[in-house]
Amino acid sequence: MKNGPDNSELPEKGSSPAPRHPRRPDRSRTRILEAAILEFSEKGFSGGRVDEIAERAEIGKRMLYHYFGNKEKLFLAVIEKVYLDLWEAEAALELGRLPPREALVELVTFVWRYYLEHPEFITLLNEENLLKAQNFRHSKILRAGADRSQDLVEEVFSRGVAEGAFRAGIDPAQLSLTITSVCYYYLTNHATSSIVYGRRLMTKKALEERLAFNIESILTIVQAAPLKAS
Amino acid sequence: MKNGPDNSELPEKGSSPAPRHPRRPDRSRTRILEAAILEFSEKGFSGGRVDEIAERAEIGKRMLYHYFGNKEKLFLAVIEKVYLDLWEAEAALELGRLPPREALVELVTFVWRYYLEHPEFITLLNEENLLKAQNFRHSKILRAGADRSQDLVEEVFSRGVAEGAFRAGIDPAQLSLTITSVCYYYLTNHATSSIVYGRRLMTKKALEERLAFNIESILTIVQAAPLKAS
Amino acid sequence: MKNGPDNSELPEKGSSPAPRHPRRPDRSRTRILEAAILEFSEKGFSGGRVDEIAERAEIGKRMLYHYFGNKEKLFLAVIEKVYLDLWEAEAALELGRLPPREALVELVTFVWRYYLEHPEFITLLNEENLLKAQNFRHSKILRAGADRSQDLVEEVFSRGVAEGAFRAGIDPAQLSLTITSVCYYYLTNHATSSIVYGRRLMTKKALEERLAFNIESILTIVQAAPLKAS
Amino acid sequence: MKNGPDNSELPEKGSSPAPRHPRRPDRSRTRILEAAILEFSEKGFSGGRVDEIAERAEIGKRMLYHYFGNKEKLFLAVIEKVYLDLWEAEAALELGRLPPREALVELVTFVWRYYLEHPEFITLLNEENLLKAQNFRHSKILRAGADRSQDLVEEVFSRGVAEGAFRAGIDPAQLSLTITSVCYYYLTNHATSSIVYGRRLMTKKALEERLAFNIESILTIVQAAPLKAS
DNA sequence: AATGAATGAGTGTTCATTCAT
DNA sequence: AATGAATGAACACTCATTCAT
Repeated sequence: MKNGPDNSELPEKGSSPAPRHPRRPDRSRTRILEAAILEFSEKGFSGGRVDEIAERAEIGKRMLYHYFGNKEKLFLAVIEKVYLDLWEAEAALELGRLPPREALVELVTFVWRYYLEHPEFITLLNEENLLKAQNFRHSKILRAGADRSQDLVEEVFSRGVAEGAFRAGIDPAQLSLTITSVCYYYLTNHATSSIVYGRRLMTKKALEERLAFNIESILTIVQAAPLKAS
Repeated sequence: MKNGPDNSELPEKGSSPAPRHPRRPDRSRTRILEAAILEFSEKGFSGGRVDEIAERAEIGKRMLYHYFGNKEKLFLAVIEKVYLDLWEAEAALELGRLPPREALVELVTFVWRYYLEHPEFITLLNEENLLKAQNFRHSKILRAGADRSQDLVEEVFSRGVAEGAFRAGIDPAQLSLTITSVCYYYLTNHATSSIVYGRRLMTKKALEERLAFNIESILTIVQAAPLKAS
Repeated sequence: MKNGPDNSELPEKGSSPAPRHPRRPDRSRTRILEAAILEFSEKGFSGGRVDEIAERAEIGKRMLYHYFGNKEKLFLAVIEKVYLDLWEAEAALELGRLPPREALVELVTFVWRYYLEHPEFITLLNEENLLKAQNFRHSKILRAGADRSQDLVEEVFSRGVAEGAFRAGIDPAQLSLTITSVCYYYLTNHATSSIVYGRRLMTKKALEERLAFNIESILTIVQAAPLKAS
Repeated sequence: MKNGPDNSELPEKGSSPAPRHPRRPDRSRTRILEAAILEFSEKGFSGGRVDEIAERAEIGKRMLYHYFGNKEKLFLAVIEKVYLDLWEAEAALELGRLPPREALVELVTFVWRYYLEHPEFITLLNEENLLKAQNFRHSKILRAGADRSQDLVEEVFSRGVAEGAFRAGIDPAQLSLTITSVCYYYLTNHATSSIVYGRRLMTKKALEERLAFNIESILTIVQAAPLKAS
C-alpha cells in the first residue's frame, strides 16, 4: 500500500524562515509539485495561489515558472503526478496473482484505501472535471496510463467470468465505475453527507463499515443471479 | 419531473445592452440567484466572478450586494436554493403511494434524472464540500430540510423490509449513499471517465445503460441473499 | 452650562427596528443633524457615512437628501449648528456682569468645560480646517456670529485694561487664541499625549489640574509685568 | 533646522507619464512614504486615496502593498516616520548646551518653526487622534521615542529650576503641553481663526508676532511669581 | 539556478446619489 | 413626507506573471 504524499520536508505554512537551498534542481521541482498538490487540492485550481505554493515549497516563485511555465501547466503536472502515482500503486497490487474473487475484494479495498489516504486525489479529480478534463484530454502520458490501468482491471473481470466466479453479462466498465463511485462519493462528500445523515462518517468505525458494505455490494452485484424482469 | 433552471429570461453572456429594469425587487433577486447558480456551477466559488454574475443577471453589480451582502452569502443562498429545489422535487415524488420495490426504482430513477437535468447541483455540491460544508453546516433551513428528506427515503426502506420485499440488515443510510454514489460519480466525472474507459459516456444510449445498470445493482443489493462469509 | 447633544432620542447604532415616524418634518431634520454631528465627529467628513447617519437618525436616507441636499451641505449645516450652539452658550455667560478678572476666569473655565462636554465640536473644527474652512468661509451666518463673539471677548479685555486689572499692550486676539489653544490641544490630542507624557490625561483629577494650570497661566500672562528684553 | 520633506523627486500630481524606475527598492519605499505623508496630511486617512499615493510616488500601486501591506499599515509607517523625524530634529537642538532660559526660548522657537515647516505633521497628528492613537499606541518604536523626547525637555525645566531661572512648582508636563498648544492651535486652525479674528494669520508678520507672543507667554509663566490666591 | 522587485488587468466591495412608487 | 430599489464611479486590494540583477 502506498503512503500519502511525503510531507516530511514540507514545513507548515507559517514555519520559520529557513535557509534557501543552494543547488538542488530536481529537489526543487519535487518540492514545488508536492506543494502544488496540497494547495490545489485544498483550494481548487482557481482558489489555489501561486505565491502560496512557492511559500509552501520554500522557493522563490520565480523557480516555479522556471520549472513549470505557468499555473495551468503546473496544474497539468499535478494531475499527471497524482494519476501516475495511483496507477503505479494499482499495478503494484499484482491482481493477477490472486483468484478472481479475492482480486476483486483486493481491488475494492485498494480503491477505498487509496482515496482515503490520498484525499488530494479526489479533490483534484473533481477540479479536473470542473475544467472538463482539458488537461487529461491533452496529456499523452495520461491517456496511455489510463489504458494500461483499464486492462489490468478488465483482466480480473474476464478471468472471474471465465472461472465461473462472476456471472456473465456484466459490463466491466460499469462495474469498475460503480466500484469507484461507492468509494469516491462517500469520501469526497462526507462533509455534507455527515449532516444529511446526521452521523459522523469519518470515524474509524464508520469507515470500516462503509468498506465492508462496499465489498459486499460489489460481490453481490457480481455474483447474484440476474434479477427477473419486474 | 422538474425541469432545469428556467433560463428563459437569462440571455447569453454577450447579448445586447438591454434596458435596465425599473422596479422589480423579487425579480431582481431571482435573476441574480439564477445567474449565480450558473456561474458558480461552471467556475466554482473561487473561479466565479461577481461581475459575471451581475452581467448575466443584467443588473448592476451593486444590487448583488444590496440583496445578498457579499459573494460568500450569495453562495450560501445558492446552496440553499439548489438543495431546497432538490428536496421539493423529491417530496413531489410521493414515494409513499408506491409499493417498496417500485418506490426504490422510482427513487434511483429520480436521483439519476435530477442530477442529469441539474448538472449545476452536482458541481455546487462538490464546491460546497471543498469548502468543508461550512455553508450547509450553518444553515438552519438546510439542516431541517436534510432531516425531512432523509425520513422520506428511510420510510421506503423500512416499508420494504417490513413487507419482505427487501432483505433485512441493510443500513438505509449506506444504501442511500450508494444510490447517490452510483448516479453522482458517473455524471460529475464523465469528462475524465470517458477518457479512462475510452468511450463516450454522455450519449443517450450510454446514459440509459448506466441508469439500467444502477437500478439493477441497487435492486440486487436489496434483494439478494446475504453472501456467505468468504 | 449647556449640556452635550441630547441623544435621548438617538438610539444606539444597532438598536431594534423601531417604527418609522409618521409626520414630523422638523423633528426629522433635527434628528438627522444630531446624527450627522455624531457621525462626522467620530469619523471625519470623508470617513463619515451617509447611510450610517440615516440609520442613526432612524430615517430613510432619502430624507437626508430631501432636507440637506447632499453630504457637503449636511456637513455645512453641522458646522453652523455647532458654532451657533457654542456662541449661544458663550453669550449666555453674560461676561459683562462680572469684573474683568472674574470674567476672564469665567471665560477660560467656560471654554474648557464647553470643549470637554462637546468633544464633537473640537473634532469638527479640526475637520473643517482640514477642508480649509471652505464651509465657514462661505457661511454668512457664521461670519456674523464670529464677529459678535469676538466683540464679546474683546469687551472683557479692554475693560480689564481700562480698570488696571490687566496690563496694557496685549493683543486681545493673541490672548484669545492662547486661551483657546491651551484648552483645545489638551482635549483634542489627549490620545497621543497620554502616551507621550506617560500618564492618564482624562481622569477627573488630571482635568481639574489642567484647568487650574490654564487659569493660572492666562492670569499670569495678563497681569505680570512685561519681561525685560533678553 | 530641518527642512520639510524633500519633494525634489516628487513631481506634481499631473506631470508627464515618466519612465518607470528599474530596480531601486529602498528608493521606492521612500517615495511611497513621502507621497503618503502628503496625501494623508492633505485629505486625512479616510480621505486619502491609495491610487493617488501611487501616482504621486510614480509607482504602480501594487508596490505599495508589496512594501507596506495595506492602507492602515502605510498610515502607521507615516505616523512613525513623521514622529521620528520630529524627534531627530529635536535631539539635534542639543538644548543641553544652552542655559535654561535660552534653551526654553530655543525650544519654543523650534516647536513653532517645526510645525510651520511641517504642516503635514500637525494634520497627521490630528488624524491619528481621530483614530484614538491606535497606531501610536501599538508602535514600540514610537513609545520609546516619546520617552526619550520627554526626558530631553524635562532636563531643561529641572535645570532651570535648579539654577533659579524658573520658578519652582510648575509641572513640566503641563508646561510642555502649553508650549505645544500655543504653537499648534494657531497653525492647525488658522483657516477658521483668520475668519473669526478677521485678520490674515499666515503672513510673515503675523507669524513673527505669534512666535514673539508665545515666547513671552511661556517665559512669563515660567518666571513670574506665583499669583496670590484670588 | 535563483531572487525579489515590479506590473497590468482584474476582483470583491463601497460610496454618495437618484429614481420609481 | 417618505421609502427602498437602483446605479456608476470609485475604492482598497489581489492575481499571475515578468524583468533586472
